[in-house]
Amino acid sequence: MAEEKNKEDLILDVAKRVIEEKGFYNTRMDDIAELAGVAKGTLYLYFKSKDDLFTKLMEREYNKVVSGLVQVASSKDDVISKLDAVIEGFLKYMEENREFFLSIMYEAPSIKKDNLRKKIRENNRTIQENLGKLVEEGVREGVIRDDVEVPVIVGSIIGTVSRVVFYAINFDREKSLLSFKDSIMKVIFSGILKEKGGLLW
Amino acid sequence: MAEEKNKEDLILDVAKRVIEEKGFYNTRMDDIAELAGVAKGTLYLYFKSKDDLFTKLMEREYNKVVSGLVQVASSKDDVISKLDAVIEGFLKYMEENREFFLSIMYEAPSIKKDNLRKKIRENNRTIQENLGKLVEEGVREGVIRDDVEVPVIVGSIIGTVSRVVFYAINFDREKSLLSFKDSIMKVIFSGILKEKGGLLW
Amino acid sequence: MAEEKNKEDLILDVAKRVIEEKGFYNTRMDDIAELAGVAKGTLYLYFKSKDDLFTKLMEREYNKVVSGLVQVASSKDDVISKLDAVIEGFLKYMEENREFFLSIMYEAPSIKKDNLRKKIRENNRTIQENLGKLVEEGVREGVIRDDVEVPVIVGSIIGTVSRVVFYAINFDREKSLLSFKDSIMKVIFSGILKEKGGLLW
Amino acid sequence: MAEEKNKEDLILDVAKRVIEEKGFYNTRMDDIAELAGVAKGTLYLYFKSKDDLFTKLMEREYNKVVSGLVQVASSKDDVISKLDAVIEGFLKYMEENREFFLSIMYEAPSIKKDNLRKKIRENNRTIQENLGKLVEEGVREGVIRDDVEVPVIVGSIIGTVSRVVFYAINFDREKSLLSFKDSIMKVIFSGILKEKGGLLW
DNA sequence: AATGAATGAGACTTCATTCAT
DNA sequence: AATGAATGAAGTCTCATTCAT
Repeated sequence: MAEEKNKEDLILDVAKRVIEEKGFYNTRMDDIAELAGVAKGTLYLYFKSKDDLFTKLMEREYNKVVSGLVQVASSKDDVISKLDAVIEGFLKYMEENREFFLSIMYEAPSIKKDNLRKKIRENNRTIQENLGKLVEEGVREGVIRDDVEVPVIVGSIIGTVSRVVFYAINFDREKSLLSFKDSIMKVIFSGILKEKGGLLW
Repeated sequence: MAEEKNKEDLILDVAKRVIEEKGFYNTRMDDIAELAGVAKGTLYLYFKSKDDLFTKLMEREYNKVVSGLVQVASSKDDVISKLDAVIEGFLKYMEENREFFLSIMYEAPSIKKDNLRKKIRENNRTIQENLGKLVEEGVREGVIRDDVEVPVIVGSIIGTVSRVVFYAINFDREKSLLSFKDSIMKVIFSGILKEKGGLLW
Repeated sequence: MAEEKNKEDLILDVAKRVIEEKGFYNTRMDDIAELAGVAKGTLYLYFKSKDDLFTKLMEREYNKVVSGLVQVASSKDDVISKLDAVIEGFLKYMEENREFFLSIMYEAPSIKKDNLRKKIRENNRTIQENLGKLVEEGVREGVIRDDVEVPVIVGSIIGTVSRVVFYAINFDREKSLLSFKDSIMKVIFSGILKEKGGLLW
Repeated sequence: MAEEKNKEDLILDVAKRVIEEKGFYNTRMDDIAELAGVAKGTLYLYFKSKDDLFTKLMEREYNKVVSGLVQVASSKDDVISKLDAVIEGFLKYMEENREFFLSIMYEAPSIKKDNLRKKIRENNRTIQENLGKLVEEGVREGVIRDDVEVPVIVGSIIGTVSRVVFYAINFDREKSLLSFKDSIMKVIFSGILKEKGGLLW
């Protein structure tokens, strides 16, 4: 099975693992080649450069998250359920990708090479906008508060989740991220919903 | 006046500016020297190594934020006012330090060198803990909700603010961060306070 | 043939030649790379650092001398013949390695890096001890004088040879070292043997 | 008293001490200035360059030894007594100057800078020649053997003493050098004298 | 005479990329 | 397609020397 996987994906998988361990800037092409069990030169058969490899990795991972979130969201009918599903999906992805996600989310934006940088910014924007649209829908439907800017609501969602993940990674590695899910939901929804009387949150 | 400033501080100021522009990993000693208008060797009169320079910079900046926040918090009587002051102080510091703060907060943790890494983690923990204590106080006083873990509440505060800052830096550079203050407050406090009926938020 | 030689040995050979010419402290990695006809980076494929390269060179050269001397000594039966063979072997090695040997013997001990320093001292001790054992054997057999400390006898052997080599290198480069062999033998043996009446020396 | 000493000599004294500790190549102008209690710039008031300082130091130390040896030699009548006095004087100087002497004797010749190198070689030659003259005198008088070249005899004297000193410094620091004096004498004189029947040695 | 902050050439080392096999 | 030895630009750091005070 694993053998079936094409080599490009294998290399990206390995790169991801190395980045998780060493961070973006400390990941060497050597490290990737060694862990992938291929020669350094081989990397260049599949990727034009380190930058290209990293860019493709970004793209793949973002797509994985985003398409996953889009899917779980579209399987629900109302905005609240969609948001709930998105946050849960986000945490699940995080659970499996911990350090890596923080790397691409925060370390990566400061990367020098323009291509990579642009791609990452683009991806970040995609997430921001997708979530933004969902929020706007909620505002139109009257379930999400309309007295604050949409980016602040999106910020509350992404920020709270990210920071709790950051906390868990750095200061409480034992705990499962999902164990925080309910609390995170409570806090986020209390913060962004319009009607708060006698509801779930 | 500016001339009076000691050279160590001048170099740190310059380093901060360069980091803001290029990110941690792309900042060269050469860059700092050039912008500071001194020779490369001069940097090594004031700092033992690049690592040392960066570590000292972290320390200075964290101290600046933390001591500022501690001060504004202690000037208030109740927890709500303290939190309000802390968030406002945080945004104000951000307003002036935009990229840099995100760099030290998120890019920096993935740094290789142990000294620097340890220092940053330590500082992050200090912030987490200080805010945690404030939150616990609020819980004891009955103003902050007690049905979720403290780190989630802290995460909501730091995360929301950070992500809105991140948004503003990356996608809406024109807007003042402080213009988001009221909205951020509304969302955060709605999310974390116990009594939500008929209050400020 | 020369082409067959592995690159590590090639680099060490070159390093040795450069050291002979410039001395330990003035030998740059650049010099070695250039003379070896490889890029600077290549040196680091074979040696972890300059220190490592130098240490390995020491080791190789010492082993060459010591194993050579051990071999010629063991091919003889009596102590006198062994010493004779050792001194001749020593001079022959010197003949081919002139400056280099003095470098590793005397300049090297003052080297800063601990690894290298330790290795050199160790090697020096090995020579001292091996020769010491031979001398002790001679003392037991009654051919070497027993009224002076062994280190003084060893010192006479190594010292006389070394200093004549030093003299030849510095003040009389035309002359073959081996042309001094008989004289050196006469002086050393007259100095250290027990019975001096009517003998060879 | 110490105050009376001119600063040039003070600096040279300090330089000598630092060289003993760190070796030639690891002695920094900084080290000398600090230990001498003067500013770095001050060194350059008294010496044109590091090279100049080292050269002057060589000169002073060589003169000290040589003039000392010349003096003790001239106070004796016969060649044997002169040699005896010279060797004893040599060991006494060594006793007080251990590492330093080996530094200037063996590490120093490989120094790059031409001025310094030339000076050291010159000094070495002076010693070689002075001792050579004494030996020639002994040969003419019939007390020193005439069947070997003079440099070999000189080599035996300088070499044996130097190597025993080297041994003592590196492998037996506890012992006084002078305690080896008699043994050294015995071995050297047995090696170089013409008549060995029933003499002192 | 004395200072010591500042300089900058030059050394070591890393690592993305190439290319002959 | 695959290899991995080789490359060399670019980075960090050292230290003899200078010069304004």
